[in-house]
Amino acid sequence: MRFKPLTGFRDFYPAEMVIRRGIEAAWHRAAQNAGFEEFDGPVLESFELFAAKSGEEIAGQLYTFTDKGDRQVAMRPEMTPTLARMVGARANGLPKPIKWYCVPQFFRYERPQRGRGREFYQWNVDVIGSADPASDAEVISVAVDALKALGLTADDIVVRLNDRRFLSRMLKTLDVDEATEPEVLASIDKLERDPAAVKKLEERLGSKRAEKILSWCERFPIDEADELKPVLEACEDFGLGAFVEADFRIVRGLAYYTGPVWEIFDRARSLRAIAGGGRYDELIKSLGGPDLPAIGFGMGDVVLTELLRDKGKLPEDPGRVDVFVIPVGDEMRGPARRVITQLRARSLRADGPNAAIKLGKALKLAAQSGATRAVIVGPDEWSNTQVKLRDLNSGDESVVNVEEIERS
RNA sequence: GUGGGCGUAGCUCAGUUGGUUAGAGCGCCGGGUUGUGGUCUCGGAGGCCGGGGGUUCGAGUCCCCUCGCCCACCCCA
Repeated sequence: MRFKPLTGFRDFYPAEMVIRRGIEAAWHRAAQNAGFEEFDGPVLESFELFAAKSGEEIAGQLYTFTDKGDRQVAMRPEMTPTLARMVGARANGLPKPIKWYCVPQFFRYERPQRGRGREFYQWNVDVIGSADPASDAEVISVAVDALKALGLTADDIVVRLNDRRFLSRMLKTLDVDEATEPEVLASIDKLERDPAAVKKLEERLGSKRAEKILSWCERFPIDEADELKPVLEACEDFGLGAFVEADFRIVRGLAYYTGPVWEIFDRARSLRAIAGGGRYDELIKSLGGPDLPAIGFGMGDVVLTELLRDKGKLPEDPGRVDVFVIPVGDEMRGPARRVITQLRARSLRADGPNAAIKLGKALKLAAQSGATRAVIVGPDEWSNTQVKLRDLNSGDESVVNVEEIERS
């Protein structure tokens, strides 16, 4: 074959599509269960919309081109600017808090590796217009709900929670000034991956202060963390006690977070973060929207699929059809088509061979189709306007009217 | 952008010190006679051995270049 998908882009054959849809179904269900409404926006936006928020580094990872109207456009790499734009346009008319979610496809020109391509689907859940810590906990619970629905437990995953205000305040107690704070935060963020991060902290702050920070990372100073308490409390109420752990190493980039921040990891830490989010009270205004507090998270399909595969918990194939309808002899092919039509009209997934084949062969196809039952349309039964219903697992057969065939 | 690993059938891989017509398993297609499948059995299709150049009587195998893929770093909205 001459053509392959572009680097970092994926073909979804039916087997992969089953997985993706299974994950997406869990996302939709969890969000809707918590009263979130689905929205979406354009895949293509003006380049400036994204450039405004992001630095140069990020602009370099944008898929951009000039369209035929000479406009600089970009494929969306994230949802927040679009969300801010949409909320901004109707802010006065929307009841608060705004609880919205979406499952958009994103595009980022990056070097592909395990858990990361150049295109992916990401579940985004946001609450706009609530400053209450209960809302922070609620979005965490929505994220965990979806993962639980996919079969993951507190033995598999952990929500690591921190707070940007707490981080800043603790660093101030060490006399870390505002200018050096970003650097220090970046080092804390890297402590787990980069052995050099410790050294960097020591060089920047001296071994005494660095040690203090490392001790907080080792054992979270929960007694001093007033900023986190309301969120942790609400998490308990949402039944997240086994999932959530305060963790001083969670920083979440350097961007725009203003309060609680959190990431979900697999307990074994064999993968990058499954999800991440936090509070960003200033961002919407800075993007030209209304001055509303906001929180949200993103959960991508790529890492999650890897984890589910590792755990043997990939969504199961529901099969192509419910029943497979088989004519016995050529003269029964017409009646078989009518049976199929009746079944489909009643929303049973039904299929049959559109070819003259023998019964044995047709049953082989039935087994392959994923159907749990076969309907055999033979002259003997059809003369009484009946058919034979065969359970393909047990082999049990019974003669029934077509109307009696139910969804199993 | 930096570093490492790997390219043989749709998939997972074998292929001897360089030696005839490049193999296996799975998958796919077809047979194994009458209205009963999955197992089994027999057969079949499917390869520019990633591409180009070189060494050699002879290259999947050795050398060089190139392309592609994977992994880690960077970054992670």
